[in-house]
Formats: sequence, structure tokens, C-alpha cells
Amino acid sequence: MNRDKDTEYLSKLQDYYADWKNIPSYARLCEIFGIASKSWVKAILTRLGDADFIERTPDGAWIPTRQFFARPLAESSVQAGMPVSVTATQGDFFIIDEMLIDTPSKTTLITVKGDSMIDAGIHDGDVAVVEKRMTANIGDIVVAIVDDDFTLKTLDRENGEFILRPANPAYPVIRPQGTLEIFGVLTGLVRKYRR
Amino acid sequence: MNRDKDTEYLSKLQDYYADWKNIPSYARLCEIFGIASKSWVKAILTRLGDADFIERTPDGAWIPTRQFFARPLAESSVQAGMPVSVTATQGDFFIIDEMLIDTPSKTTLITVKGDSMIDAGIHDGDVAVVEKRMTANIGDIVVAIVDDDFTLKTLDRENGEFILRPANPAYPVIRPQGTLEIFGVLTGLVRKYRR
DNA sequence: TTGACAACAGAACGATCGTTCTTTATATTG
DNA sequence: CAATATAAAGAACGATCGTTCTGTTGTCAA
Repeated sequence: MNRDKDTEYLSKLQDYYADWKNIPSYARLCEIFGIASKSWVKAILTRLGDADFIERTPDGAWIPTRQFFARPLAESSVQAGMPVSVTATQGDFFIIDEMLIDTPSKTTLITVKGDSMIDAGIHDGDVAVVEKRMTANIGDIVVAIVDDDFTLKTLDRENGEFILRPANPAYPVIRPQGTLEIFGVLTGLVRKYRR
Repeated sequence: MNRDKDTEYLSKLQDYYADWKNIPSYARLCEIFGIASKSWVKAILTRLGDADFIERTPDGAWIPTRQFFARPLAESSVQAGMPVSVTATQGDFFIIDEMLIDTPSKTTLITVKGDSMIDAGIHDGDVAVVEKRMTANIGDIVVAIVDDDFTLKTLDRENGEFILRPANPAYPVIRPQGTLEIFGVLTGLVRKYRR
């Protein structure tokens, strides 16, 4: 897929898909792409298919591939001056989910409540990506179960005992009596800004 | 949706969708459901729609809703009282992408350098999800182009002039001479913890 | 200036789609 | 036993679908 326009068509398709999770009919794609012939739409989709952005189900329906969801990653040190083509900075494309989630079956998302970890850059309302497991290392940020409730704290050790240390001086260190039950380890963080 | 069979049909549909990310035609669903009449397939899908497992695009195509991916969080090894926070989504694919990216074509990921926004919970190495556009509102965190370099700051106004305010007292407020070039607006943030 | 190619437009067609309507079999309930 | 609900089957139909084939531009290099 080297045609310039195809990149533009792909973008429009991606935007539609983000809204509707579905690749519509050729007729509808005519409107979306702003062209008038179904045959040309087919040519475009075929090329996008050859470039492995989309593929067909056994029933002939078009569906997106992994590549379809890949996003360009730029370093902030990139020189500006190129207005549109920052996308064109070659190389790094990646998928956010795959970056954050290594083992989907063991991973769960938990919305953070409160500001007890604010000094670690974890705010109220952030979504924590947590890998469920029972063991953790000192220094890990863990989701522990204290008083039948989830709490997100840094795991530390004091006088041979495990403690949970908040990242906010306004909160007390938690020193669990007896065993400390660990739900999982923080492996990622996601935040969405209001728009 | 209280019919027993519908639950069974739903799981067959979920299985197909897991494979192909697409809800096929009524004719194909006849085979999948193991029935012979399209009208009955329609009745089933209509009921699944009423129960909010699927919905229709403006084009009439069926697409899954959030409910469609919901999983009973039974296998949670914990008997915790009320883990309000566990988002039971655990859908099959790309939930984080979907959460953070509304318009893929205008969205770019930029790795954050430095700690000038640390008080806003944005750390060095975090990945900023940026929606490319030229205008922003006061209070938005924007990616601006200053001296041919990207910089992430809060947009503010001072004496009628736009300024870029860092979230770290160790850094100076940037008062651009002349025009301020905005690259995009921060819509999300992603962080990965070393493991 | 010509000819190749890219980028569409448009018509034509049979297959398939979703929809509606009618009919049938089995199970449940009063 | 009759009435009703559930769970389909099946036909019929017009709309829409994807596909193929043929034209029409505009561009650019030879």
C-alpha cells in the first residue's frame, strides 16, 4: 500500500470503526471516503487488505487486523516543523493494550479511588492495570486486600514485617496484623482526560 | 431476555464474534445457532438487542455493546466485600485503546521527557495520548511547539496572552513571543511499570 | 503527442440480505 | 381438555450487496 490516498482512506475507516466497531457496506464507504463508485471502494479495501490492515472472514466480511489498531509513537525530542507528517516519522507503531497487558487472563482493570498514591503520580479516577498474582517484590506497587477492600500501595518491609506504604504523607502506613493478602501487582496505569 | 435458549444463542454468538470480530448475516447465524429459519434468528437478535447485548449502527448492522463482553467475575479468588472498583469489562480486545482513542486518525502517542508536569501526575517516560488539533481551551494540557521542540504544558492566559504553565515549581512559565503553535491536546496518559 | 497509469465514475447483474407474513410442532398451564 | 406461549419452519419479496466490466478523466514521463 504505497498510494498516498490510501493512508487517508484508512484513517477515515479507522475513525468510522472507532465509532461503530464495524466495517460498513461499499455503498456506505462511498460516503465515508467521499467517492462515488463502489468499484473503487473495493479496489481500496483490497489494497488495505494486501497491506494487512484488514482481512476477510470466511463469510467474506471485512474485519480489522491487529495492524489496524496500531498507533504511531513519537519521541518528544522529534524536530517540529513538519506539520502533518509527524505520523510519517517511521518506525514505532504499537498497540496500547499489548503494551500494557502481557497476560490478558491474569490482568484486570481497577479504577483508583482516593489520592493516597498521588506522589507516585496515581490520581483518583485513574485506571490501574493489575496483574493478578499472590506474590510481589519489595518496592512493587500492589493491590492488597485490607479489611475486605482493595487498596493500592507500595509494598515495603519494616522490621521483617510487610507494610503498605502510601505515596501521600497525609495517609498512614498500613501495618497488617498477621498475613498480608495480595491481590495483584500494578503493571500499568491509564488516565483519560475529560474533553 | 429471560428465555433459556437465548443465553445459549448468546454464547454461540459470542464465540463466533471472538473468532471473527463481526456479527454475520442471518443466514450464517442459522448455521451457527443450529436452526433453519432466518425469521427466528431475527427474533433472537431482536431480543438480544432489547436486553442490550447488541445494538444497531445507523446503517442497520448489528454490533456488540459493552454488556456483550461482560463476564461474571466469579472466578475471583477473593471473597472481598464489595469490590466496587473492578470493571468487569475484561472484554476480548483492545479495551484500553477504545477507552482512550476516539478519533484514531487524529491521535498520536508521544513519550514524555522530563518532569516538568510531575505535579499533574505526568512522569518522565509516560506515554501521552494526544489528539492533534490547533485550538485548545484554557486549562487544557497541550502539546505546544516551542523552539522546534514539543513541550507538554497547561495552557493558561495571563494579561490577555497565552502562556504555558508547567506543573513543577522548578520550571519557569513559558511566555511565547508572538504566536503560540499548538500541536494537540492531551486526552489520555499511559504508564508502564517495569516488571 | 502520445501513451501509460492512477484515480475514479457508472452501469449492469445475480446473489444475498433483512423483513414480513403464514404455518406448525411441542410444552406449559389453568 | 382447551387455551396459550414458546420455538421454530418456510415462503415470498423488494432492497441492497459485492462483483465485474467498461468508460472517463487528469497527470506525467518519454
